[in-house]
Amino acid sequence: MRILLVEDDDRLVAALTPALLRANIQVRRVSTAAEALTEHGDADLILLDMGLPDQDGLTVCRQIRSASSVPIIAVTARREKSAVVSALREGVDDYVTKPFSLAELMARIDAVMRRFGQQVAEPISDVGDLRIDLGARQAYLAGQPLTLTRKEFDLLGMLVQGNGDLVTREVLMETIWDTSWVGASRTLDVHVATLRSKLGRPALIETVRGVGYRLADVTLSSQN
Amino acid sequence: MRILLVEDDDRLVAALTPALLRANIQVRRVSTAAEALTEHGDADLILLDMGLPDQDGLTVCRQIRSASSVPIIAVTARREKSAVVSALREGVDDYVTKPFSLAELMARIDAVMRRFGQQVAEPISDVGDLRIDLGARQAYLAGQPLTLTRKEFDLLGMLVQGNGDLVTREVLMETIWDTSWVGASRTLDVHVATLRSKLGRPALIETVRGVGYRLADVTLSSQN
DNA sequence: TACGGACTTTACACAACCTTAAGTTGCACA
DNA sequence: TGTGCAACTTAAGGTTGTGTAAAGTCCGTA
Repeated sequence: MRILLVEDDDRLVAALTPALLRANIQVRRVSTAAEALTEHGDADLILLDMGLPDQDGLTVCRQIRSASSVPIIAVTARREKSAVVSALREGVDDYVTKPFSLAELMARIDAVMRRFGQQVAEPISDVGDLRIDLGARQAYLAGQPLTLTRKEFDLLGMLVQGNGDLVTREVLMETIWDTSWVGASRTLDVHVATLRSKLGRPALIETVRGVGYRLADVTLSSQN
Repeated sequence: MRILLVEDDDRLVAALTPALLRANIQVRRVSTAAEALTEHGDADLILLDMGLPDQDGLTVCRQIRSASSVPIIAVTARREKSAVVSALREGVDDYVTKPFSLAELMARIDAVMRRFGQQVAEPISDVGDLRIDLGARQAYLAGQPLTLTRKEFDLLGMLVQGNGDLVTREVLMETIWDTSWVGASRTLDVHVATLRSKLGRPALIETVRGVGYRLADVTLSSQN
């Protein structure tokens, strides 16, 4: 699948691109609204920065919509809540607010593509009687929906995507907290603790001392 | 697979190269940023020292990224935590902090290459009824998961990667303990002992008196 | 402006882990 | 078959990492 990245912030683009490529998504990047309007032809999804220097995001949005129904995810600065409402009116399908985590963006891309009948990746994972819907950012325990906060879900999502493999504290800090300051605070531990208690089955998240965490190998232990 | 080593420290290169070659990885080494930019053409992965004398690591990184999406692992000194964050933004896929163990580096190379859909080596090794999953940092004995500590798993991992070949005490001390002070303490012996007892089959780890250890050739002995 | 929820920080206890030390065993060579 | 050296064993500290409660901060909402 192909994404058109309309974004003038080089650093953001640089942060996003590898992750998208990794998810088997082709990326074409343009920095201006003018280019966006001519280049969106063969994209499956557009990630559109609403704060472009050369033109108002809403206008760009409207113009794209008049030519095509390609899904659009808007990227907005924290303040512009009102802009988001207008954007949704103009046919934007979803939006993310800066700063956002990679996990969040991927989840939203997944969700939007699913809505449009395409699929980026298998969005639902089951681990024992725990079901995680990465697209909807919703987890279920024995059929009952869980109310997880953003960080809690990010954390669970990372562990689920790790698929039983170890996920290091370092990686978790980098992807969820955007910092490599590991060991300086107990933040991660605290979130692991709350997540464990919400999941009801603390042993599901295994601690690998000095390294990180991983989901317990339920398939094995449950069969014995 | 081919790795471009961009590193000016001869001793580090000398320490790394044999291990990489052993893992069936071709190594090309350059010492300057300038060379890195012209030579990265056919590399499958770049190991990039961020503290090169001739140019800022971040800049090099950005320049490589602008030309190619080849995976990059940054090598940084302990202090430069903030540089790491910037580096990740510039599209670095992972990083290691000096000093690092060989085991750590190999794990990260594996992880990155796996993310990019390539595989360095089969991450799961079987030795008799012992299964070692280097990615998950998990070992199984007759299907049952073992709980190994960090040093124990590092040790087992080194021996497994040695593939039945002798692994010297010196190499073990250097890669797992980051010291070449061999013979000064019995630490290694103690860990070998606990590992042997956890593995249940002490003879699996053979002592080569005065030199080191190696995994017993189970394929032979188990068939008799 | 006050409230509430999400998130982070702090401080401390505890458990896991690692290392050291010292005595014992066992191999290799004369 | 004794001697010396290397490796093994065991248990006792010492160190480090993690869990957790509680207080604090931030931010959005009413």
